[in-house]
Amino acid sequence: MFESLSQRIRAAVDKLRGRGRITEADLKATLREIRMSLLEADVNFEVAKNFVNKVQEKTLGQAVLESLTPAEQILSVVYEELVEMLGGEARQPLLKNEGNLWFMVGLQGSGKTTTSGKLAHFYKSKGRRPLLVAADTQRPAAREQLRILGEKIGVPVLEVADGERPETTRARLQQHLTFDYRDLVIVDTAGRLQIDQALMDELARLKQVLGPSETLLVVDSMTGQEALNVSKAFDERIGVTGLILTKLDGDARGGAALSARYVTGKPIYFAGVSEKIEGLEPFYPDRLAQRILGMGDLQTLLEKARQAELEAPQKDLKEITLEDLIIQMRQMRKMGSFTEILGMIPGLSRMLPPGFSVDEKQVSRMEAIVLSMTPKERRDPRILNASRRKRIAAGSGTTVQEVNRLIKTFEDTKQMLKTLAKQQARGGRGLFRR
RNA sequence: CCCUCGGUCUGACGCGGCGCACCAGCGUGAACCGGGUCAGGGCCGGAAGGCAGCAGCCCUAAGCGCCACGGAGCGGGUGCCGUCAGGGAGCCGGGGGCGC
Repeated sequence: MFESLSQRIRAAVDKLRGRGRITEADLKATLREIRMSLLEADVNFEVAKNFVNKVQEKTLGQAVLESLTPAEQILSVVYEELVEMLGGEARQPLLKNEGNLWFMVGLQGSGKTTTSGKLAHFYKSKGRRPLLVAADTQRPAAREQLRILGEKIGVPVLEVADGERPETTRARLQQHLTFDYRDLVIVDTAGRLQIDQALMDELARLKQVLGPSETLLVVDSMTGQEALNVSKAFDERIGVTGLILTKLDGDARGGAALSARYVTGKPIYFAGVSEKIEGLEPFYPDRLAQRILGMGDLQTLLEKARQAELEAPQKDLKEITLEDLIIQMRQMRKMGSFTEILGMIPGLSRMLPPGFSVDEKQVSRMEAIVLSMTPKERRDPRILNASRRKRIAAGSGTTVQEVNRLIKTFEDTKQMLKTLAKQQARGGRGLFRR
């Protein structure tokens, strides 16, 4: 998800790279590109327009910083706005010490039931005592699904009966809680393929009777603009306090996911990323933004660079070696960007589209290349002549071309770090503020 | 003045000292074109399994360095060292003879 959007935005900004000054016309052209790519990714028209306007406003109003190239400056604004669009700070649902009652609402097929299970599992692993309530009064199959899920994760499930009245449900819930104490009740409500009045009425009534502390709307990232209308409808009719995006690991363009927060004005709490029960993560706007802009890896690198500077101030940034690069890659693979998080979930790698696993493999191969070098070569890649490269390629099971590419990457990264460090040193408005 | 012995002098050898550094000793020492083990990565295979192999580590070669106790050897403006040999003149010392 987000690959093509990511590529297009970067391409647009890259065009400005290397220019000392840019005119307002240049800026507008770039912004148009960005807007196009947003729209193409199925981002809501209004959201895209607004986004671009804000970027333009901010960029024009900004003093020209001599330490930043125009491209960098724009990228930095785009990043900030992107984070903003996704909700700014990461948010979590309100969780009291006891008596939490959460509503899960959404269309059928959005992954509502699965997500309810994931949530229960997530909080159970954090020491909570969740209870699942299968509240679909019309479809026994839906209740069945939740019950199986609950068994799997060891969380009790309270099932409503067909056509049960909300008042009855409330009574049964209270009864259950008296002999089995639970501090978090997750109510998996009924879903329909389309929004209909009857469904809404039923939900509203249930809500009124149970009085949930949070109402979480489950949104399928794969559905397009339609998802937004649904969101709005739900919010208007029954009131929503937060969003959960599901199927973020899917292959869709992701525009709806990006727009959801803005259109509904509700925070995104979680993101679901696999069919596995563990596949639920708190949602971090900044991380996703970084990933979209393809700079998730730079942050850790920069931190490392800064740290190295503190430890040995006289040591130049040039001293960063290939070994550091590999360490970074390993960390990246472990925890850095979204891709890696997905990769960590057992069994998930098989389900990922090929693009993901190639990345993974690529890193191992690059690592193998560096591992085939002598310590001297790692310290100073400049000594790598043709015969050495040939040896390394043969020894690591790669090709000379790959070795060359790695060296190039390394040089580029080194260069980039120097630039970034310079910005930081001057207190300029950096890309990374955390 | 004569005779004589020895030293000074020369040579060889021995011993010692100093220097050199051959062996030994120690250290270092091969990107690949040495050996072992071969992480990672690769190759063959449907699989079971194989295979090649870089880095590292271990070992080793030439090379480089240290050392000068040990073994072998070479060198000298080397020693109030030893033995043998040579020794014309001079010089120094001892003994004997003759003359005044």
